Amino acid sequence: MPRINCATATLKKITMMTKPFGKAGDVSELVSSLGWLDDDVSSVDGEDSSDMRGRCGLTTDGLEGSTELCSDDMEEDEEDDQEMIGPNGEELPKRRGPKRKKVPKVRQERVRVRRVKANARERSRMHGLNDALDNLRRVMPCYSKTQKLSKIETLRLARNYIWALSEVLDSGRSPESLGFMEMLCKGLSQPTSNLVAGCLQLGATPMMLNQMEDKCGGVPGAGVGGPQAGHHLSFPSPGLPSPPYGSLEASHLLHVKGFKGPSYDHPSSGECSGGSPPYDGPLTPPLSISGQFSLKQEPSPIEGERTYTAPHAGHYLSSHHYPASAMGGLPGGQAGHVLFRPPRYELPLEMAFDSFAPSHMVPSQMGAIYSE
DNA sequence: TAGGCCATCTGGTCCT
DNA sequence: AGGACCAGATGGCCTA
Repeated sequence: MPRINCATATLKKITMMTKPFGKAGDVSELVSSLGWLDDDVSSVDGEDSSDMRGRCGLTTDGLEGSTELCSDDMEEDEEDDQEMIGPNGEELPKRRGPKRKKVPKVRQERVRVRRVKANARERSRMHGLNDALDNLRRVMPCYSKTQKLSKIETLRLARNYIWALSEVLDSGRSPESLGFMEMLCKGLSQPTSNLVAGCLQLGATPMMLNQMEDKCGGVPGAGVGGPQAGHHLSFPSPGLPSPPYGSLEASHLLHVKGFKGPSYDHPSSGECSGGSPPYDGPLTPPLSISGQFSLKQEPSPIEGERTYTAPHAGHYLSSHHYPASAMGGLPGGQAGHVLFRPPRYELPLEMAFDSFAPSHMVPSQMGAIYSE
């Protein structure tokens, strides 16, 4: 047992030493290159590998491989042939049950190599997942490099965004309405709700809108207005955090073109939901794709990504490049335009969703509704 | 210091 | 046998 303590201490040292340079993978390489560690660790009989990992405070492929060795026949078989000695020197009964099969070293090595490779694949898989999530973040109505949305909040916001856009298209409701904001914020945590609210307001600056018009050929002056016109930062809601937080880049503002700036004269502005309601259930309404897609593929500045252009000025989804990865790959359609048509709900939204908080409702009450 | 978020390792399951 | 996917466990980092 002293030996494992020694190994544990050494591993912790390695962790400290290598911390500035990388993560566990780097440590594992170091450990593997050292080589001697396997011997130390494998001397412990019957150690569960996860226990060992926890106690060492380190996860390394090298160590993992070594623990497999220790749980196999390395020492166990020797003990089968001799009397077990307890901590006080007394004789312990022989281990019962079937004898463990001897595993040849070649196979142990193969298992270890397989595990190392599997770990690498898993890492890479998760990186791919995170990349996709980053792509999703970039097409969200608020994208901030400084305040990145968490994974779960990204997914929630994406769901809400699709839902809100769908509602805008289907009902003709204005995206500048408070309802649009509430849709976006439904089920989000308070910080994320504030972020979204702040982003939408930031986006209403003339500068932003000019950029937007340049990009999409919109009508000059259209969409500019509201109390924030001419101001870059103005946060009417006391609930909003201080900058810096999410900024709405012009490209993202395009998602809500027609959003004429804050018309949030409502007390609940920027506080769409109170707290972080456990709103994680399945989408309330069943979704059905209406199938009204038409798309034009253009060369994208981003390699490997298709771009999609929305049809006409004044459309809420004005011309903008949507990375295909974030769109999930739209089915083909007519040449010339892309109408990004979000899924349509089979039920009227008013019926399908538990109704939004009435305009007179205070945020805390809204939070109560959303948490249902 | 507790809690949230995250990266990583790991073993299990399913599929090819 | 090996790869993909998944969920649980663990520890690190950050923030309120």
